[in-house]
Amino acid sequence: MSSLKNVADMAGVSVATVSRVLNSDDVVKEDTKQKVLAAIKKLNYTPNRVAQRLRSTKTNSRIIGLLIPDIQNPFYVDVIRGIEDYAYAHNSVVIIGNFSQDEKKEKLYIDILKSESVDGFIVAPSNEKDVYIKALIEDGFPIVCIDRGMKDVDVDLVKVDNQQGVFNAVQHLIGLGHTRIGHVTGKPFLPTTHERMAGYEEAMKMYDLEIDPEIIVSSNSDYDSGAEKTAHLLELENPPTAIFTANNLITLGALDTINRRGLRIPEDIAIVGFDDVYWANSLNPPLTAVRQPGFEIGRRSCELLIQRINKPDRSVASIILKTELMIRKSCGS
Amino acid sequence: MSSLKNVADMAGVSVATVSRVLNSDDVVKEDTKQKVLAAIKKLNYTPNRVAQRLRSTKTNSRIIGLLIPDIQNPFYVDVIRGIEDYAYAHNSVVIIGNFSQDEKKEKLYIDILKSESVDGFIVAPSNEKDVYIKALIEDGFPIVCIDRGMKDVDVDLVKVDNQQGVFNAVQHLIGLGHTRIGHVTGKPFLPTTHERMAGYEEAMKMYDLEIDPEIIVSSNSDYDSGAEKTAHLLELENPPTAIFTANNLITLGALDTINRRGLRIPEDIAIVGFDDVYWANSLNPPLTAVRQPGFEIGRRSCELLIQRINKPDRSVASIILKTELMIRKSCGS
DNA sequence: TTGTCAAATGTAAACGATTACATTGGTAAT
DNA sequence: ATTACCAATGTAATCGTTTACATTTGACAA
Repeated sequence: MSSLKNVADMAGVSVATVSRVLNSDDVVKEDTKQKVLAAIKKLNYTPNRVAQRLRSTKTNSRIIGLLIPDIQNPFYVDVIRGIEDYAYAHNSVVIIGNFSQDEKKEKLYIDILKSESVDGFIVAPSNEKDVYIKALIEDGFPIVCIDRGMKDVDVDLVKVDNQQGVFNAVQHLIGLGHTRIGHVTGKPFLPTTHERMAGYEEAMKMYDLEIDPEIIVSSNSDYDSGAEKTAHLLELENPPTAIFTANNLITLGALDTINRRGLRIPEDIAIVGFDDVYWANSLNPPLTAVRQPGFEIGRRSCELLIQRINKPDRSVASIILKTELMIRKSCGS
Repeated sequence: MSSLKNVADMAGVSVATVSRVLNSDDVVKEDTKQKVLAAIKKLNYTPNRVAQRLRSTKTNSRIIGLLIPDIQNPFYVDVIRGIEDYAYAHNSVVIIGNFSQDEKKEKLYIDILKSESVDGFIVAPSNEKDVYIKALIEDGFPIVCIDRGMKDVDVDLVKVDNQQGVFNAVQHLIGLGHTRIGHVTGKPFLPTTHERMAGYEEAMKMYDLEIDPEIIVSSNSDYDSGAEKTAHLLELENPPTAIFTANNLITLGALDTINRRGLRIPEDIAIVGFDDVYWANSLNPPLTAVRQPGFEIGRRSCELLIQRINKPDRSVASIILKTELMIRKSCGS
């Protein structure tokens, strides 16, 4: 790989001049500029980003660190695509650290990304007082949180109106005549879990329906526990006629359980899930779900981050996006 | 962030000594070593990876470049997880370039990753004579291909026995009494498409069944074209009684079409797909599918790559993993 | 005492870029 | 002719490491 020096030698100028041409510093005379450009082309030169980064903290590294709790979750895949799309359009690269809900791994990735001099981080904190993220913020790194915010810390945030989304879903169920509606919640300590719970309660209260703790079960936010908790609901003496599942993995687990038992959807049991997936139409029956605009969340968070990188002291922003209830067939019609 | 110099000053030694302690060069006297370690701890020092990388091409950067055609495809998500898992266990980080089948984007990512001095690449080439990848190989970069190999170039490869996998699936269908079996293939120029086609033909021939070109339709390997081509098959005068779909996106599209038309699976139409997905059990009926061990493919490819990085001239290896037919309910029983 | 050797540590160049500052050469004003 | 100034380019320090080579120190033998 050729270096600045090689180009400079070939063009018969100094490295400074070559650098100036590259950074389109217009003090360079037109014909030297042409000589340099010719040399660059001939040598097939591309700047070494590692050296660029080492040189100055003033110049951006054009690298964005991304900390994702679970890359297997299709919601995050959408988010990643959105981030990557925006980053690509702004000449930046994304390094993904998938920490699989593992705090040790999260910490390691933070350290690595820091020492790679990333310009900033996009993070879905593993809980609202995540100490590592907090430290990062206090150290002054540009940070944008997605999906969930942080307690006691001001930080840019892009998320969805969870409460409203769940409210709509439960209201839809109620409109279809359901009165006994189960809820498989996510992990207890996640802010999203509380917000979604609030949406559920809001809808139930508004229509004067009983909120029966027996049919509100808390899961571990994953497939297996979604399957298990749904089984629990179905085995109750007085089971719900409809279930709201608080994320896509839980929903999938629930569907597995329902199918295994040969129950018909929606006749025997209706279901609405949080998180839409692009293959919701391929399910039988097609799944009614609360759509989070994952791609959009990704794009906006990346936009926010790049803004902050360029202007570290702009005031903190929160972007709350709307969900959309995708009505298909799993609740009846 | 503190630097080597800071540590050296605090410990009252030179930077070289600190560096030696860090790289566990055992010439350092025990008590100076302790002093240095204490200073490192006190300053919360971590080495700057950018500087480390710049310094020497001899030392590894511990960064692996990953070029993925489509991060939305769950198969690749599994592969990524496998790669990341192995890399993490070997102190390496993965930079993912998701080029979305876009050659321009692919090229850009290659350039960026090169200039980030990655140690090597794991790639699913966009076609078997992908010129950029070829150039990379000829430049002597450590490279491992996944899913598909390269024409006329020797390169490490981890893939699956596609022909065998499809053979098993089609044989299964035949065993269930199907004789008119449709095939929605992937993109024409992909090696996997040809291998899967060969498996189909092998099975049909072995059981003396007619290979009717009318029911072999070639898709664009994605959801929409899977849906569309399946519709085409179903509308034929003499439609197939079973369909083999050549990857998970095609399968999903096919299911969408089938459900939309109110056809029952497997009574009206049977289906087996290539690529299993973790939620195949949540489908109704649960999907029979050819399982590729994506995670394993990821792990093995990363292993191969790290081997090659450490020993650039070891001979070229091909790892062909077995598929597994996951028999569920979508073909009848 | 002096010389030799090995162990421990230090010095400084290098990696490839950016950039403040210095230098050069030319033009125009006095 | 001298001065001043500007435009164009060059020089060299710098970022944080690694590492070849140099230096220091102390022990031991002659």
